[in-house]
Parts: sequence; C-alpha cells; structure tokens
Amino acid sequence: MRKWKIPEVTISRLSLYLRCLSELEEEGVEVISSAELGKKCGINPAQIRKDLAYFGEFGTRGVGYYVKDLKEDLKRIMGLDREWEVALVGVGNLGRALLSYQGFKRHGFKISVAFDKVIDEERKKAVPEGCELYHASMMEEVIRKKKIKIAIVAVHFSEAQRVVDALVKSGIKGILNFAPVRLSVPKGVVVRHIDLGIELEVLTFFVNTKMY
Amino acid sequence: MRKWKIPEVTISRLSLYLRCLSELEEEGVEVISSAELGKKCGINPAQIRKDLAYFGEFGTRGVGYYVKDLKEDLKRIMGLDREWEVALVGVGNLGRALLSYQGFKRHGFKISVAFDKVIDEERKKAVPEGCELYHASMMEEVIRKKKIKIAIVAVHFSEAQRVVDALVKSGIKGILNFAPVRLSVPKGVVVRHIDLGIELEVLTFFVNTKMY
DNA sequence: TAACTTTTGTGTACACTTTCACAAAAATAG
DNA sequence: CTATTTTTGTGAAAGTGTACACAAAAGTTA
Ligand SMILES: NC(=O)c1ccc[n+]([C@@H]2O[C@H](COP(=O)([O-])OP(=O)(O)OC[C@H]3O[C@@H](n4cnc5c(N)ncnc54)[C@H](O)[C@@H]3O)[C@@H](O)[C@H]2O)c1
Ligand SMILES: NC(=O)c1ccc[n+]([C@@H]2O[C@H](COP(=O)([O-])OP(=O)(O)OC[C@H]3O[C@@H](n4cnc5c(N)ncnc54)[C@H](O)[C@@H]3O)[C@@H](O)[C@H]2O)c1
Repeated sequence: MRKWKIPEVTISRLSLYLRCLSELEEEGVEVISSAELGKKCGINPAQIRKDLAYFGEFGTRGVGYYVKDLKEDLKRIMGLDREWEVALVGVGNLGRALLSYQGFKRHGFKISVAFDKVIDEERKKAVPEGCELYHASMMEEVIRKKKIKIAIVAVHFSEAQRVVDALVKSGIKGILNFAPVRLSVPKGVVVRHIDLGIELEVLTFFVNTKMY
Repeated sequence: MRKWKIPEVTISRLSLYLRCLSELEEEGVEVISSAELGKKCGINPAQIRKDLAYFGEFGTRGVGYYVKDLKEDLKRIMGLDREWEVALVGVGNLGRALLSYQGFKRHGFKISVAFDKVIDEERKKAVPEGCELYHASMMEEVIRKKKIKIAIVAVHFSEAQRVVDALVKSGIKGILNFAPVRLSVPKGVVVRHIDLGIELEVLTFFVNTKMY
C-alpha cells in the first residue's frame, strides 16, 4: 500500500501525538509548533516532523500545525476515523477489568463481544451493556459473522496459543496479548505483547543496580 | 556500579531468557546452545551472546550454557535472587485484577501493600492474604517504613502525577504506570508505561493498512 | 516589494542495535 | 597427542532510528 517501511515506534508516537492534540483542542489551542508539541509530549521536535513526513506534509512553514486538522489527519492515517469492534477472550480477573474500562470508548474502541470457556453468573454480570458474552466454542462463528478484526487475549498462558490459532482462523488480524508467552501467528497478523512480568523485572534491574 | 550503558531492550530480553530457562529446567534440559535458546524464544543467537557479554562469560565453548547455572546468574544480575515487595496505588478495576494475579509470585514479586483514597467493603474484599490496605494519606509513612522500592500506579490519569510525586518522596525508585499520561520523575527513578490505548491504536494502524 | 521572522521539511551526520563471520576455546574421537 | 567438531565470545559490517542544521516556504512588517 505504501512504498516504504514505517517503524513501529513511529506509529506509537503518532498515537501519542494524537492524544496530545486532543488535549490541546480541549484547551482551545488552535495552532502548535513542533517545538511546543515536542515539549508537551517529551519528543524531539525533529522527530515529530520526521514521523509526520512519512505520510505527507501537514504543517505550514512559519506557522506550525493546525491542531484540528492535524488531529483529523492523524486519525485518518491510523484508521481511527471510525469505531472498531474488539473481541475479548478470557473473562477472568484481567478480562473483567478490561470490560469495565471506560477509556477504550474515548479511543474509538468497543469490546462488543467476550468469550470464555466458563459461563457463570459472575462472568455474565461482568459484561456491560452493548457487549455479548459467548462460550468459547462460538468464537469462530461469532467473530466471522461480526467481521471483527481485533482481539484481546486474556486467558491462562497454557491456552493462549490455542486461542490465538482459533482467532486467526476466524479472521482476526490484530491481537493484544496479555499471556506471558511468545505467540506464533501467520504473516499478515500483528501481535502486541503486554508482559507485566518482564516489565517488573526490568524495573527491578534498574532499581537493584542503583544506576541512572 | 558498572561502567557502561546497557540498553533497556537487553534487560527485557534477559528477562525473556530467564523465563525460557525456567521452562527448560522444568523440561529437564541441562545444557542449551545459544542457537537452540534463540529458536525457543525467537531471538537471534548472536544477539543472545551479545546480551550476555555485557555481564561476563557464562557459556562453555563447544558445549553451550548450563541451564541451571545461567538461570541463577541471570537472576543474580537482574536482582531477582530475592523477593521484592511491591506497593499498589489504586484498588479500582485494574488494581483488583493485579491483586488477584498469582503470576507475580512466580517472578518473586509480592504486592504487600495497597492504597486507595476510598476504603470500602468492596476494596477490602479485593485485598488478599498477606497484603494490607491503607488510605492514600498513609502512603508515605507506610512505604518508608516498609522500605518498598517498586510501585504500581493504577489510578485515574488525572491523579497519576500527584500520586507519583508522593511515591518518589516516599523513596520509591521504580514505577509501573498504567495511567495514560507521561509522568515526570527525578533522575534516579525509573518509570515504565503500560499504555493500552496506544497499543490498540498501533494494532489498528497495521490492521487498517492491511500491511504486515 | 523587499527585508525579516518563524517554523517546516529534509539531507546528512551521528548513535545505537542487530547480524555476520570467524578466531579461540573446549570437548571428543582417532 | 593431534585432528576434528562444536559453539562461544567478539570485532567489524550492516541496518535502523534519532538529532542536527539549514534551505525553503509562508507570514509579517515597513
Ligand atoms: N490478572 C492480572 O493482573 C494479570 C497480570 C499480568 C498478566 N496476566 C495474564 O493475563 C491472563 C489472564 O489473567 P487472569 O488473572 O485474568 O486469569 P484468570 O484465570 O482469572 O482468567 C482467565 C480466564 O480465561 C478463561 N479461559 C481459559 N481458557 C480459555 C479458553 N481456551 N477459551 C476461553 N476462555 C478461556 C478462564 O475461564 C478464565 O475466566 C493470564 O495469561 C495472565 O498470565 C494477568
Ligand atoms: N481497567 C482497565 O482495564 C484499564 C485499561 C487501561 C488503562 N487503565 C488505566 O489504569 C488506571 C486505573 O483504571 P481503573 O479502571 O482501575 O480505574 P478505576 O476508576 O476503577 O480505579 C481507580 C482507583 O484509584 C483510586 N484513586 C483515585 N485517585 C487516587 C489517589 N490519589 N490515591 C489513591 N487512590 C486513588 C480510586 O478510588 C479507584 O479505586 C486508569 O488510569 C486507567 O486509565 C485501566
């Protein structure tokens, strides 16, 4: 689709810029320079301009960027100019926290369906309005029918690869994984890992060595 | 303590190697080459050797690495040869999930104290055996007394910086932050961000552009 | 219209990370 | 004891991302 390789960090910074721009818009700021934006989100101004340059020219020399315009451009670039339905697999402790999190809506995401291999009262209660709970055996059918492309995996690590294989078969293209295992997926499917164990251990290293 | 600059990615890979080594030990594997370990955890063998080389020589040429020894060496290097007490701030949806997570123990971490500005029955019930719940106003006193160095922040984003300032004053040196804000901390304090909004948006970009 | 100011967009240099490739070391076989 | 095999540890090359620095563009002032 695009001719060259855009680094993944660039994309995550775009997301960061987007958040800053939303804040600026709420504050009533209409125009911002890369220098000011950089200060606000802790990124080098040249880096911001380089990141944007992957996608085109969005600023006005001598002026800066129009907050509203840049925000809309970034949303379009990232595919965030529409709502995305998300599937959640695993309505355990973590899954329930995710279901009750209101912040996703603000980003344009909606967990519209949840799956678990156990369906009990506790889990039914955890599922909010506008989200349906199904038994894990229904995964492929439901996801396929709803054409959902993004899923969150919050099952025990021993089940994660099995679940992911099923998700991929169902047409899922992006997976946010909380289980502490490296998952294998075919080309064309993106996985991002949230690994709290590793995060805590990295912190420990730096705290322990008392440097920096 | 050590002369150099070790990249943060190296540290997170060490943590990954550690996890693989634990699995290998359970499987009864006694010796492993960088090639095999690399295949197991999806890292280039030369990378593994380079990562280890920051800290010394751990292998035997022509043989490989003794699983048990390397595991112990890595634990020592990362400061994981002892238990770490962790403080949790914010016993909301996410905080409760973290409190009930059994996986931290396996890594040698223990959430031994939790704080919230609201203390009610629901929150009291969420706190397991071996963990104490205090009002947020007690934070500095309790953390100082217990000499806790690592904290997890799971409060609303509007409170996060305030909480972090208090944590730093209490002697906390490492912070795992779930609130969607860039935190400012003095030198000597390490912060790692878990930002689910950004993670989902990055996924969306790749899914949306249908490339990789 | 011309001089001046501001800030972008980008070529280039720099820094950091990963991978390659091979000598050195250790074990094993003859 | 020497040759052979294996696999580490590491210098150098390749690759990738970041930051600098400045010409080009747009606006502003006179
Ligand atoms: N809870 C946390 O704070 C936390 C922190 C870090 C990592 N994690 C990881 O997140 C994952 C979930 O953690 P948790 O604490 O919610 O665990 P949990 O045991 O409370 O919940 C897991 C849920 O997944 C369901 N499940 C299991 N296999 C399934 C399958 N094949 N299909 C559908 N549903 C299935 C279970 O019925 C259960 O409801 C684990 O991999 C864990 O390591 C959790
Ligand atoms: N729940 C999720 O799945 C999820 C996902 C992504 C990010 N987050 C982020 O994690 C944070 C917590 O999310 P949540 O869903 O648990 O929110 P929540 O509102 O359920 O819980 C927040 C808790 O923090 C407490 N709190 C607020 N200010 C405090 C203070 N100054 N000192 C001590 N305690 C205080 C509140 O009383 C409440 O119990 C938020 O910043 C949120 O953006 C949560």
